[in-house]
Amino acid sequence: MLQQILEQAPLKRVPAGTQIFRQGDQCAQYFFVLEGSAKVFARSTNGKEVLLYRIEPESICLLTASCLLGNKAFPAEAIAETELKVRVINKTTFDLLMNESPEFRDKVLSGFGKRMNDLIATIQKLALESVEQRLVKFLLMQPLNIITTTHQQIADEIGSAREVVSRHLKRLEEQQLLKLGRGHITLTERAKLLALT
Amino acid sequence: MLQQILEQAPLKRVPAGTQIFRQGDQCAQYFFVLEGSAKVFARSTNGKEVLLYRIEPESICLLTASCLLGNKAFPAEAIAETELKVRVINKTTFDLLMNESPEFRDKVLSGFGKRMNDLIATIQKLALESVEQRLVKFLLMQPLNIITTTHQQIADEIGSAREVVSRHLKRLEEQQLLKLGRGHITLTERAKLLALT
DNA sequence: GCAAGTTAAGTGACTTAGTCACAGAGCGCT
DNA sequence: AGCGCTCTGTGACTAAGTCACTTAACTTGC
Repeated sequence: MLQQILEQAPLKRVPAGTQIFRQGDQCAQYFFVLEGSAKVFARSTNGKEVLLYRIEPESICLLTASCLLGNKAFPAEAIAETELKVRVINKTTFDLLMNESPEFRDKVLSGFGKRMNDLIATIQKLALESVEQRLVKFLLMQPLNIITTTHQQIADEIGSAREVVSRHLKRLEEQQLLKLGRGHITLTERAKLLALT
Repeated sequence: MLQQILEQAPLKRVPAGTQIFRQGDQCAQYFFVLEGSAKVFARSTNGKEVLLYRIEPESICLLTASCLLGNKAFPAEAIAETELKVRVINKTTFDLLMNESPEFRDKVLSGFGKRMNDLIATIQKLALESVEQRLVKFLLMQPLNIITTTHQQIADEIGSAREVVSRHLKRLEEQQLLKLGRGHITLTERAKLLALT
């Protein structure tokens, strides 16, 4: 049944870069992400932003769910990072599914659990780890040794500032742990980097 | 039905100061808090801790729920701040309630929503607000103008260090916005403090 | 093919926060 | 009064973030 209803729900494509939610928005529908990824972040009054978590495929947007359930405004912003394929589910259908499908219920609840863990992990990283540790972990998370990204993107990702990331990277380069280039970083000594975390 | 089952669940008293969960614990039951409050926090390897949120009465411990649902280890620590009165609910009962009681389901889901909002608020505070702002907000949140607390307690609460709090407080005292004493702070100019946030 | 514009990265000077190691101060107790 | 405990103050240092600006590297548009 879950499958059937989901397949009937309207399919929508969202182009990359679309702002899906703004702080304070009221949510009208639930989204079930089939493909693509979106990032959810908070922004301060002076424009600084902090990444809260990502929405990955096969997960319903829980923040939407929570804000609809509690009739609260969306407490953050969301932007599509790649093109998204989503099923749009209205409140009636959502309530129906919650009441009738234990499978859907499990999905929603485990999704909530995952989000909570993500958020807690984010807090732990921000509050308890040094920038260098976060930076090195980010680098080691990348599958390839040649990483195509800018310092600004890394800074956004790990919750720091571009200049700070640049300086740390330069220090790592001086220690011969990696090589820097415009728009890319080459890891040469993953093992030694790992020792820094 | 919700009411009846809850009333049948064993009642347990937990003395103040009890460590309810340790990082990595497996949870075996759900707790429904009737009275008291507990704080949930994360701890780094070097002992530094950061407050995630509080569990208040009438809310089920969602982190317990999420870790049981996903069969994951508890990602943080929890300590009873005051004596707690809790109903202990085992997994079978929890599943039954989730399946049969829309009321219970709503409670759990809105609880999840609230927690998510708490966590997001925590992240925003940590990442986007200065210590002074957090400190002043904390002071203004207190109902009485004479606040009985130590600098260490404030630091723990707002996620900073004792010395930093002491220095900020001294500066505020120099600006005649409050008076300091051993173990207590007297607010004399709430309006002016408000202007600093 | 090269000059102009754009984006990425580097840098110095400064502020804010956090850490460490103590030195005092206030208070309760005998 | 003297002792010991906890709370607070302080200087010196390091880490991180901010600001303003420079330099370097790609891009594109004749």
